[in-house]
Amino acid sequence: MIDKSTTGVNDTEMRILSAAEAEFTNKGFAGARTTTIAEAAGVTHAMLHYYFRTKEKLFERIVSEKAGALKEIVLMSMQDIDLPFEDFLKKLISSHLDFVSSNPELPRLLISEVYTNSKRSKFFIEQVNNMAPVLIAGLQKKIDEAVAQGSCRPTDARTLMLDIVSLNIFPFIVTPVIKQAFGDYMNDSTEFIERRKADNFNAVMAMLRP
Amino acid sequence: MIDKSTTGVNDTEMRILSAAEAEFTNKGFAGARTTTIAEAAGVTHAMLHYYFRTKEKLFERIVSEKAGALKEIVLMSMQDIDLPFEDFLKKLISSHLDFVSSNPELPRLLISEVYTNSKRSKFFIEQVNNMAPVLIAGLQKKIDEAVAQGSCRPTDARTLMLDIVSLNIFPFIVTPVIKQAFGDYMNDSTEFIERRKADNFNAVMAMLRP
DNA sequence: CTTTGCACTAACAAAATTGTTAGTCAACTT
DNA sequence: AAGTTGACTAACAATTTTGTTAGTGCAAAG
Repeated sequence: MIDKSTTGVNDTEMRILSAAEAEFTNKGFAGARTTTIAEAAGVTHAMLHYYFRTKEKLFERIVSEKAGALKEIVLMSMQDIDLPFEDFLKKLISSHLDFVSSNPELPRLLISEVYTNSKRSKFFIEQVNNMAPVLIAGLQKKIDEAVAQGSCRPTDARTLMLDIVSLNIFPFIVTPVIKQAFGDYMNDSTEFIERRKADNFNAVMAMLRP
Repeated sequence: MIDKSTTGVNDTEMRILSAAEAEFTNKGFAGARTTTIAEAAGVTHAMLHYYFRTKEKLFERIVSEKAGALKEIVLMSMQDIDLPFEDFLKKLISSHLDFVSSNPELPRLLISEVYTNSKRSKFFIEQVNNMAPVLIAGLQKKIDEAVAQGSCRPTDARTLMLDIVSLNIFPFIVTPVIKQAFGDYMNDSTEFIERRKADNFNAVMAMLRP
């Protein structure tokens, strides 16, 4: 995510950033403590302010980095837009689920923060607002083509997108609840992710069947 | 939710409770301020401590009330267990979605708090742990019967439940994002809820089709 | 009429938390 | 060698926030 060699970010700054990411994702903005972040990073509390001025700026920095990563994977997906509809959907679901599973706490963090103070998450919101129309337009075009061929039931692309995102993200949001309530259902996480990819793809295809 | 006439809770206590519910759901436990709650309730800050001792106890009180409400609707649903599978699912999805839509901020609150400090949400976790096995066992039995009749594809009840809950809850978790990114998709909220009920039921039936 | 108990207030105490500042130290420049 | 710069520290200041406490007023009980 953060790469020293290319960004000129030094070691101290790096360590603060990763400690901050962990602290913010674990406790949210309000619950996070700058002193705890500094401790975890193994630097003085003053260093955090020296590099990032305020807690808020530090938070924004992390949100903006994550937003960039999300944008990247969505743009990548759009490159496959000319594949057959099924293949496109399969890739879309799979790469989105990969992103979510490698940032499993990110949705939870953003969900909390977007509600309590959307200014703090503005970089993420901007990113979503930029991408959503493009994605939806592309998706709707593919759907309409498939409908014309009689291979798909008429569907609002926004509903399809909401369904995909719901099925992909929600399990990671409630992982601890699942682990407690569902026994061994999520024990092997890589196996769970692959199973979920297949399940969600099949689910989506079933929904779209005419 | 909180009923003065039956619980013996007086007016001041009531007002603190509803102000607290709003404050906690808006800002989370860490972000909520007892002074703000007291102000919103129109009582002195000391009254809050007089009635609830600590911020934590006040929070637990609210979580426990919500957990009770959830338990109630799940138990209600289990009364329909002997209906035909399709009808049972339709009722289950519909009543769960009704509960979620009338407590739209609850999932977000619990999601944040269960992660940051599960002790604080213990009443809710207990409730889920009590209900889940019963619900899953009942659901699995219905599925297996339908499979035996050839009217359903073999399915893990936990997956079905996760799918239903994902499709029902997620849109409420990300409502502000949808409103921004999806234009008028959620403008009329009662219409959205009914549409979503039908969509999710159809989606689930499509997934289960052999 | 006095006492007891309850809801309540104002003021305060204690702790936590963010942010600042003056100054140190080492490396590099001129 | 002197000066400059940037990373860094220790101490502190300011504010916020939770929680306590001593005491007031009122209503019902004895």
